[in-house]
Amino acid sequence: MSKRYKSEDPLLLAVDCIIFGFDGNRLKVLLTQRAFEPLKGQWSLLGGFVKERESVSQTANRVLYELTGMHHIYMEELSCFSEPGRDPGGRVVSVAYFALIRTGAYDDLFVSRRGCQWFDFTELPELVMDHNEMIQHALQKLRLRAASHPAGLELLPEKFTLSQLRLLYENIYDRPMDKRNFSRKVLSMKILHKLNEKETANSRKGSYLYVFDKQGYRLLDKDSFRLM
Amino acid sequence: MSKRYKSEDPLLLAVDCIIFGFDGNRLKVLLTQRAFEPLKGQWSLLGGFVKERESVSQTANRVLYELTGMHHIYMEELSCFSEPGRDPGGRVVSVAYFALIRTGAYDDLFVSRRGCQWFDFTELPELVMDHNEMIQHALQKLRLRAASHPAGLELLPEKFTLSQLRLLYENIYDRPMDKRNFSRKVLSMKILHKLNEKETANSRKGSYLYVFDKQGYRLLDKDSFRLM
DNA sequence: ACAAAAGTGTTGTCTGTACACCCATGC
DNA sequence: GCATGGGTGTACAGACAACACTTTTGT
Repeated sequence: MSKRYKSEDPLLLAVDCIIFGFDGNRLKVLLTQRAFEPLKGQWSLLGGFVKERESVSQTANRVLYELTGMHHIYMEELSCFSEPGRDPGGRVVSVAYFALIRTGAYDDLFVSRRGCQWFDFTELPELVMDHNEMIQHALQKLRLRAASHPAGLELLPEKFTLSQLRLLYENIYDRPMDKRNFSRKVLSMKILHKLNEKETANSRKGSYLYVFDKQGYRLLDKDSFRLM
Repeated sequence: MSKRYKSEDPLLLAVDCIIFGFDGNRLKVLLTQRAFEPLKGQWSLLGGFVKERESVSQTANRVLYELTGMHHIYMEELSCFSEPGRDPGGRVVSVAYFALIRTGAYDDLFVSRRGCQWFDFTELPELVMDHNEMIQHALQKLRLRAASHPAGLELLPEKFTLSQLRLLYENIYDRPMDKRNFSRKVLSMKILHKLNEKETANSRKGSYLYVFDKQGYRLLDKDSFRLM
């Protein structure tokens, strides 16, 4: 493992993923029941160990791929959790990652495997080790990101209504937002493209669907982007 | 090391510190010449390995204490650098930390030890491994932090003038700032206390010294704090 | 008297926020 | 015809950016 640094202390490095999803109504977190000892059967984030020939982000991608079959999931490193003794199974430092995925198409797939389940993030169970703390950090980071990026677009389906987007932001920030002001602000950024299609599932009148405008996003001045 | 996870791959975990300082004129980074093989003698960030019974932040604090004799240095985790092969000495994942310290009193101490030296952050030498990249990340993070915290106060001496504070921010953001607007904004936050003392080193007229007002800072609404 | 940095106010523009009514449709 | 969510505009307040002259004092 180490050619030179023979007198140093080796340890195991793991990745734990806080996976956020949005079911159109509430912000959710995907949890699993640990499949191995110690703490087998308890609720836990999804994770895995970093292998010899793998970067930490590759580990995170692998863990998510093994679970969801999806590549190219949006992911971001949060921070290390490294208290000695945090893992009863040994000296393990864990790097927390947060990930944003579109639910819906994949929902069944998840739930059918390994006891995975979506939890409303206001009603989380007790998790193993420091995983509850990781989720709190992740929520802070999600708020930061959503303020300066159109984070909704990673959580929503390809076509979505402004109400859905607003509802998502209300969930993330846990406060109501004025729909007129919200629409005006989002639309003024010119990163959405209005379709000639309406979503009629939630209202009699029907509301217009939008898609993310990648071109408009590229032209946007990222530094002055501030949605919240 | 590991009681349970016997089939996983162990590795070494290290911490590298990006140490920012401000000499009253330019923003600086502290570098050292590596004292051991491999890459001995080349310019490098200050770092150390995480020990068996140590959290990552404890390692960062230890590294800084061994070098500076200072405790309670402001520090923040940046991110992991984990490409396999990044360190020719073995499989080492490094956690980058950035730290803000007051130069001046400690300057001589640093420089006299182990070939440490302050570098203007616009004139950095070629560093070992991915350390140049770490510094670029650190600068981004410093800008983020300075926008939402009075970051100057960790880099400046206890008593300072508004010109010094503004000069620091101009360095961090690499752009000129209007002194009237800057003063008004900083003073409106009520986190500075004006002294009846003047600093006359830099001007004939002399400029008032200020100290950080901890009380005012506690009362401040942190969410609406936005200096940049 | 002059050079060098300190200190100080006003104005116009922009951004954010609060707020209420009509519209289209399915039942 | 009525209930439901969708869509739209205005007005006020606060924040921000641009801008220039006077003060102090060491030489």
